[in-house]
Amino acid sequence: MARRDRPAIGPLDARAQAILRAVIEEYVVTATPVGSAALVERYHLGLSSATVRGVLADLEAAGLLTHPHTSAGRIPTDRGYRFYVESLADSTTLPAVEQLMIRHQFGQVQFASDHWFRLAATTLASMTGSAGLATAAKPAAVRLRRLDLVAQDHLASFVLVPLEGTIKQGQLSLPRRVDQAELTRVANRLNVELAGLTAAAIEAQVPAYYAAATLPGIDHDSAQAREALLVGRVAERIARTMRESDAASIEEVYSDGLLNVMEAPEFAHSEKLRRVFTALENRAYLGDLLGMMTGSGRIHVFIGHENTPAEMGDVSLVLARYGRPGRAVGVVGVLGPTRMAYPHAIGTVGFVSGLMNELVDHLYS
Amino acid sequence: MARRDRPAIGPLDARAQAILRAVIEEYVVTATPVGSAALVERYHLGLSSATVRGVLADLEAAGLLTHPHTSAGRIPTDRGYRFYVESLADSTTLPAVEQLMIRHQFGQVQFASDHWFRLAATTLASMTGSAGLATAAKPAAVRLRRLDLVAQDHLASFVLVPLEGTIKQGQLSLPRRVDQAELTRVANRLNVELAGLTAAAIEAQVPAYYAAATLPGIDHDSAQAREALLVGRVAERIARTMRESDAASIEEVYSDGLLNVMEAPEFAHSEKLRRVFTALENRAYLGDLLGMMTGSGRIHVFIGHENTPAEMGDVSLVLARYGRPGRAVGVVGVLGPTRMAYPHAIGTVGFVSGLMNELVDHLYS
DNA sequence: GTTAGCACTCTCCCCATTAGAGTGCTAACA
DNA sequence: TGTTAGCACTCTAATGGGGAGAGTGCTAAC
Repeated sequence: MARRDRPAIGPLDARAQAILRAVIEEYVVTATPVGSAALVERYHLGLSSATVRGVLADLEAAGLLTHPHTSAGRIPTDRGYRFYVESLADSTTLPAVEQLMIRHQFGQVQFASDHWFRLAATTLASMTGSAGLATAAKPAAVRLRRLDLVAQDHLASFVLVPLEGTIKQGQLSLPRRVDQAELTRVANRLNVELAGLTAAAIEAQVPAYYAAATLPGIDHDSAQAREALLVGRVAERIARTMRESDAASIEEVYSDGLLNVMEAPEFAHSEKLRRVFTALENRAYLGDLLGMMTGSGRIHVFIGHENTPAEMGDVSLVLARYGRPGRAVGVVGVLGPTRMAYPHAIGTVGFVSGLMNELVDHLYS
Repeated sequence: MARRDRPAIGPLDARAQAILRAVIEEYVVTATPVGSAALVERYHLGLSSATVRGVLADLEAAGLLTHPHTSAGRIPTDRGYRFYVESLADSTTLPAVEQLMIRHQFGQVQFASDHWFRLAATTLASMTGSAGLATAAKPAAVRLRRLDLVAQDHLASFVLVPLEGTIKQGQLSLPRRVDQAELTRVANRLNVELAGLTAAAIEAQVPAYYAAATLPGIDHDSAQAREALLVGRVAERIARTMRESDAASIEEVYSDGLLNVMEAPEFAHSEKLRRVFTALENRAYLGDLLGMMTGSGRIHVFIGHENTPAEMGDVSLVLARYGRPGRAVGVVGVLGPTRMAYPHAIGTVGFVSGLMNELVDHLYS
């Protein structure tokens, strides 16, 4: 019974670690509970199955493995995977061949378009066989590059091209019917006066525009006053749009390869997975995670029930932040069953996030 | 045996039609083969099950129903659904309540953004319980509204805002390193000279720009000549981008509610569905269908194996074109199992496509 | 500390049986 | 002549009872 006296959590001896690693790596491949016989057969442990059984019992007592039922082999617990990821996983640098493949794929697409983010999701999906996730790099504070206005009766639709990040479109209601010529004048003026400014800086300008429309010495019905009012209204509206964009931590989540995950045997009769998908559509969740993630290089692994929403209890996330804090950040990563090839996923995510860093540096330099 | 002598295809008497309709509507709800007893019980046919059995045998001989096996009830064939859709289906105008719900949803979102198309897909999905599909309205010939250029060494990234349709971004390589001030000059000039023009019209201008750079009397190294060359290069590139956009029949397919379809019992153990999804990602397919569809008001129904790709043999599409031919057209519709509530799907697609027509009229007026 | 041996437990698969659903046919009926 | 009741027949789906097999935990010997 000496074995059972070992502390539930604590330093595992090298042999136990080797066996834990073997169980996990076997289970990741076969998706069926791993027995002692299979281990001695496929991994040259230099031990008999009886000895291995003893160690397996220890690992189970330590909470790193479980038993679906008495006469089945062991499967890793979330804690088992956690231990594996933190201290047992092999080198997580991606083989050169795969690096090349990814670089090649990225080379095919043009810079400076949101295709990058879709491509990142697609690449991650195809390389890992799990679902790939990516968000666009969202700038910390949007700066205006150009504004374009089109008249529509007493409405105007606007296109707002920021210096970085994604284009915004919208509408604003005008205080009166305005023709295109006047709107173009307004847009030109604002393009000159507000270029490169952030939401806050534009907001600071707004009172001045309104003041110009209501100066004591000015006829409020004059064309000049009316146009000043219009300028103020437009400036206010685009500042609001930019402010809203700044407030959101994530603009859009691209995903690809959800079907890969669907195919995994543990989700064959998938009730659970549906809820995972809907949880994923909630951008707030990834946004929260983004807040928790530190360091551009670090890979964050969230295993099974470590994910706070219960729906995510059967899947793991391997995520990395990319970009420059304070400038623009986004998330890339993969989602898969907890039974996931973590080292490879970590390597792939790390490499792709590195590429995304390069991209951001390039675009925001 | 008199019954068997009836022509395989031909005018069905009213009773046979009523029974066919009953079988289909029952099967759509229950998803299990329909027997004669169930029919006399739930539909007041004023007949005995034995008589109904006779009629069912006729309908099967006519190819409108099948038999999974001897002792099971009947299920409709693709031809049965086709007959139903064409001559038996109840009124396909959407109930006022549902019309209101849809209008309400559409009222929530801003005009003039691509949210409309996503919204159409989402609405169709939620209203029909199938998957919703929508493509953006693609203009027949893009016209330039505004061009924006940003320098990046010897590259420039451009944003091309068309008068209608979706914004395009891209990059072009420059013949030399160009600073932002010069690029802005170029953009301003092109914005003045090319505003409102189509790809063809812009292409027509390009030779003139190049000619200006190589006029006999001009110093080829002069700033003026070099800038004219640049103008030509940029004009050429944006014309190409617009031309490519014109050539594509569909720019992007939004879909929503694919999970709805996944949940249908016929796809519980879904090998097939995966292939459907991948087939759907191929935009060319919807593009081909778009070409086949005529008339803005008409709803097109493609049932099971009527779809040319074999993968689509187990699903049906209910699609409508919307927009103005020659100006801008797109597709909306739903995808679901062949066992689909066709009248309701047709009504919903019809109503939504009507709304999309209004939208296009509004935007392109 | 390790190993061989062994009893034990549990799942999974196969098989036979059965209940039930639904048909097709026939003979009687209106 | 069309309709109906009755009935034999067929096939599926569900049920339950064995093995067979996998894998464990324990013990005694090395």
